[in-house]
Amino acid sequence: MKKGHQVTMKEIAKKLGVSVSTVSRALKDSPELHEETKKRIVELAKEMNYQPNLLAQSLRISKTKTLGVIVPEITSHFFASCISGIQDGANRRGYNVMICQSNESIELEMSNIKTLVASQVDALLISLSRETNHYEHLDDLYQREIPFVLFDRVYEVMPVTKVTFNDQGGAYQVTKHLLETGCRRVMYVSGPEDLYISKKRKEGYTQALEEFGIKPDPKLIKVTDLTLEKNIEVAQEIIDMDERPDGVFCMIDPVAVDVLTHWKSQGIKVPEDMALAGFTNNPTSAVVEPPLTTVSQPGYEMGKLAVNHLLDQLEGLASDEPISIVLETTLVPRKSTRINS
Amino acid sequence: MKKGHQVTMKEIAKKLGVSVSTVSRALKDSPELHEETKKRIVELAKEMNYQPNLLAQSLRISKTKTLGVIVPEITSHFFASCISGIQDGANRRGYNVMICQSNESIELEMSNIKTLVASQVDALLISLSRETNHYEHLDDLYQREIPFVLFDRVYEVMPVTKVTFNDQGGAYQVTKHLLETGCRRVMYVSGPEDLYISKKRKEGYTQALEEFGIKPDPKLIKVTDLTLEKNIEVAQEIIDMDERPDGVFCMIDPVAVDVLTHWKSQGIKVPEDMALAGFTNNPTSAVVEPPLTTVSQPGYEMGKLAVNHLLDQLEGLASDEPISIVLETTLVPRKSTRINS
DNA sequence: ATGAAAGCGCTAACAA
DNA sequence: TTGTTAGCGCTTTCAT
Repeated sequence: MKKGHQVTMKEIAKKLGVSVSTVSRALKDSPELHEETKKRIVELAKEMNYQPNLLAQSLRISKTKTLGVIVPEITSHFFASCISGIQDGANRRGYNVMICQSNESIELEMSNIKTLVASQVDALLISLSRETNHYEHLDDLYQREIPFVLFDRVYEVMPVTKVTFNDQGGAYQVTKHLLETGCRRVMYVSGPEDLYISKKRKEGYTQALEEFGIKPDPKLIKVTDLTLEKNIEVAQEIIDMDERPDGVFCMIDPVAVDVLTHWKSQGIKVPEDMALAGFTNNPTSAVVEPPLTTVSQPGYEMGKLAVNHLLDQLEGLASDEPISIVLETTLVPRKSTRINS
Repeated sequence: MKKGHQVTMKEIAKKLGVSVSTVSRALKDSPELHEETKKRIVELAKEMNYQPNLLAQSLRISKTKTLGVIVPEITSHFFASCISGIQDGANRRGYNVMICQSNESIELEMSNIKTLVASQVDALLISLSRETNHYEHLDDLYQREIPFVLFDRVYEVMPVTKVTFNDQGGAYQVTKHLLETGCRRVMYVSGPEDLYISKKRKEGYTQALEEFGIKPDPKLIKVTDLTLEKNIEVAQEIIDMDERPDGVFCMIDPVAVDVLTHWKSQGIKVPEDMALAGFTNNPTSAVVEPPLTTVSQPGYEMGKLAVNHLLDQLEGLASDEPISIVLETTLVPRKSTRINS
C-alpha cells in the first residue's frame, strides 16, 4: 500500500521561483517579507494543500510538541478520564499526545518509556503499573533530564512533580461516614499491601476509627489481590466470620461491586445486614442495587492539572522545582450505607 | 526545563575513530562488517545507552511506524477496548500509536486528522463522530492516498476497508430473544436516525418481527438523542402509553440503563411488567438490578482485527483491495428478559 | 570492510 | 527583502 505524496516547501518554492527559506518565512508570517510575496506564497500553499512535515520540523528545532503518557490500563474508566483530561489540556496548548498502556506490567512500562523517549517526546506523564517495585527506569529518565511527572500511582520519593489524590482524606471521609451512620465494627478490604493507595487509604481508615475512639482490630482488615475470585473469597470470609463487621469499606469500587454481588447471592442485605462503601466513583457504582456509597476522584481534572503543570514547567511558566499537587476527593453517599438519623 | 542530551551515532563514531555509516551498519547488524568492529560499536553503544532518534530515522526512510487512531470518546468502555486491541496489535508488530478523540465533534475529527497526517503517521484508524455527516476530510485522505480504515462508526460508501459488527444480526438476535420469551409488543428505542447503527439495528429488529409474523408498528418505535434527559423522557412516555409494549429493546446499553432506573423509580417491574434489553454489553449492564440482557460486541477483537488487516495491507501481506470485515455479536441473556419456558 | 557524500524537509544564522 | 548555506540524526548509494 503506497502512501501519497505530500507537498513540500521545495515544490512551492520552485513553482514561485523563490527560495525555500522565503517560503518558510512566509509560512510563519515573518515581518521582514514583502507583503506581496508573502501573500502569493501563502495562497499557493493553501491551494496546494500544503501541510508542514512535523517530523522535519521537530528534528530541526529538537522539539516535538508531543507528550508521552503511560497508564496501567486504558479500559479503566478512571484512567480513561485522566487521558481525556491530558489530551484536552495538551491540545489546547498545541501539544500532541502519545498514549501507551503498561497493562500493569513493569516490563511493558519500561519498554513504553523507551519507545516514547526514542520518539523524542518532549516530556512524559506516567502512572505506575501495579507491578512496579523498582525504579531504575525512572531514575534513568531523571538522570537524562527528560522531564516527567507522576500521577495517581506515584513513587513517593522520586524528586519530580507528583499529582495525587488525598487518598488518606478520602478514606477518612468514607470511614467517618460509616461510623456516623451507626457502624461500629468497620472493616477495610485492602488491595495488595505494597500499593501506595492501599497504604494511604488504610491510614485514613485508621485515622477515622481513632477519632471515634475505636481501636483498629487486625481481624477487621482483609487483603485481596483484586481478582474476581479473591474478591468473592473475601466476601464469603466476611459472611463466615463469627463476629461480622457492620460496615465494610473496600479500597476500590470494583471490589465493592464484587462483594455486593456475592453477598446478594447469599441473601445478605445491604445496608441492613452490613453497610458497604467503595472508592473511585466508577460508573458501575451508581447503577448497582443498592447504589454504592463511594468517594469521587475526578480523573479528568487530575489529567488536566498534571499536563498543565508539566507544560508550565516545560515552557518556563512555572519553576522547575518539583511540587506535589494533591487533589481533594468528595464523599458520594448512596444507599449502600445506612442513612441513620 | 531543559532536556537532557541524547547520544548520537556521531559521538559513537568519534569515540571509536570510525565513520557514522559504519556505526549505522553495525547497529543494524549488516553482514558486510568486520565482526570485530561490529562488536566494539555495539558494545560502546550499549554502554553509552544509545537510543536511535526515531524522528531522524523516520524522516530519512519516510516511514514513522506510527499509526493514528481517532475515536469519538476515549472514556467509553467500548472504544477504550478497541484502542487497547489496536495498541496491542500494533506494538506486537513494531508500530506505535497516536490516539485522538473527536469528542463526537466533526470539527475536532478533522483537526485530529490534520495533526496526525502532519505527524506523518503511516496510516489511520478512524471511528467517526456522531456529528459527522459530510465526508470531505475522508475523501481528502483517500485522494492523497493516505491509508486508513474505518471501524465501528463507518461511512458505508467509502471505498476503504471497514470493520463493523453485524449490527443487524445482533438486533435480530435480541429481538428474537424477546419474542421467544413471550413478548408480542416489542418496542425499539433508537438513537439519532441518521446514525449507521440506528438504522442497522432497526433493520434487525424489523426482520425478527417479520419472521414472527408481526407487523412493525410505528407507535412501537421511539427515538432518543442519547442524553439522560431524553432517555428518561422516553422511559416516561412508554409508561404513559395506552397500550404499553411488553418488551423494549434499546439501541445501546446506556439508554437501557437510564430507562431501567427511571422505571424502577416509578414502580415498574422488570421483566414482569416489561422486559428490557440493550446492546453493547457495557460493564454497567451486568451489575444493574436486574442484570440487563444485551448483545456483546468485543471491542478488543475489533481493534486487533482492524489494525492487523491495516498492517497487512501496509506491508503488502494483504491485497490493497478494500474489504469489509464483519464481526459477529453474541446474545447475552440476563434477568431483564423473561426466561419463559 | 569502510568511508565520503548526498539527502529526507525544515529552520536560522549569515550574506547580499 | 531575499538567497545561500549549514545542519538536525539518520540511511544509503557509490567509491575505495
